[in-house]
Amino acid sequence: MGRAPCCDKANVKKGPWSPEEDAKLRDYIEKNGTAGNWIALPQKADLKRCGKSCRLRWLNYLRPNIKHGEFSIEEDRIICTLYVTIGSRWSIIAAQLPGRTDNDIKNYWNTKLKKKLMSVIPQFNQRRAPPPFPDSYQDSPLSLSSQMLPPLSLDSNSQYYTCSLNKQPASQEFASLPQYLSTNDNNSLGNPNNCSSFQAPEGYYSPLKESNNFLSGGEGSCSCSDGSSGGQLGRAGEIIKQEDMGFQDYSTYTDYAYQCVEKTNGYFSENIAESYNLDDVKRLIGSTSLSCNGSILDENREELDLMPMYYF
DNA sequence: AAATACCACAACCGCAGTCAC
DNA sequence: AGTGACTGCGGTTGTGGTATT
Repeated sequence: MGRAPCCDKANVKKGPWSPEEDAKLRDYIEKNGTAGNWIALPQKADLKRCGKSCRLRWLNYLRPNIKHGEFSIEEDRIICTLYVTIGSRWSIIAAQLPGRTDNDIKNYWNTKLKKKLMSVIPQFNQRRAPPPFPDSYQDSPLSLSSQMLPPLSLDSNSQYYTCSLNKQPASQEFASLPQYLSTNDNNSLGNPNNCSSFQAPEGYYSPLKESNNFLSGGEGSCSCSDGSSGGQLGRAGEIIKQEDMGFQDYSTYTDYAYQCVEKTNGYFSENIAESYNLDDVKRLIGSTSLSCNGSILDENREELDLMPMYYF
């Protein structure tokens, strides 16, 4: 019954790969391919490694056209956009970034990008559930999330990421967002102190989970015990005051939207993300672009309201 | 100069879905 | 149809290099 055993775990080497092992694996695959059988490959290639380990090494490091090094601003934008929308589906995100592996992106997110975003998440202490979401969303997770989670974009002088939102609701669904998720008319691209903002009503904080759940993988709250909301963890635990950030309202919206999506479908990462297909993802990351004056254009090439978001 | 802390990246682990027997 | 290996994925841990004390 079943197949032959995977590998002799007692006789496989673990830990970092040596240059010799890399060379063996590369040579073997270049000459013979994987034949769709990673388990048998180590023996054929004279490697004392588990097939799983060989596969990982090839896919994440040895495979041709792998791109190492700094991520571009555009790559940041795509990662942020997709993460906010589909969660930690690294393989899907990697599919949109040629040359990048899911492991690469995951590491980049966990070690760098997440921290950048963490530095602008305000902490709130009063946390109540947001108003109930319209029933009409229940059946349409994709349209909901696409409408509600605006793609991130880079401002004209590349200093901060921005999040865009149509002045006029793009759809009936959007129009029925809670009223306090609205923009004002004083937004000014590139000026974090003079931006449109989303104001939560008194006593409300948008997330249902902790505010940093979105950015920290659900590791829990770090709210201030003294009831203040003035501090947040930055690099190496440094406390960054909101007033030092120059703005403070974006994440309220982001988290609200994120949580609304999550609530609407029960479990964001397990339900919504699965409803995406490749076209959805492409549409999502391609749904905004920069106009000649640096404004963000939507799919219909109409200028969108902007507000500063991530200020690095 | 040594010890410690921090960081980035590579690699491993465990799970779930798929597939071969 | 049932069993168990295989594959792919995401989360976590390990490791080596660098910075700081």
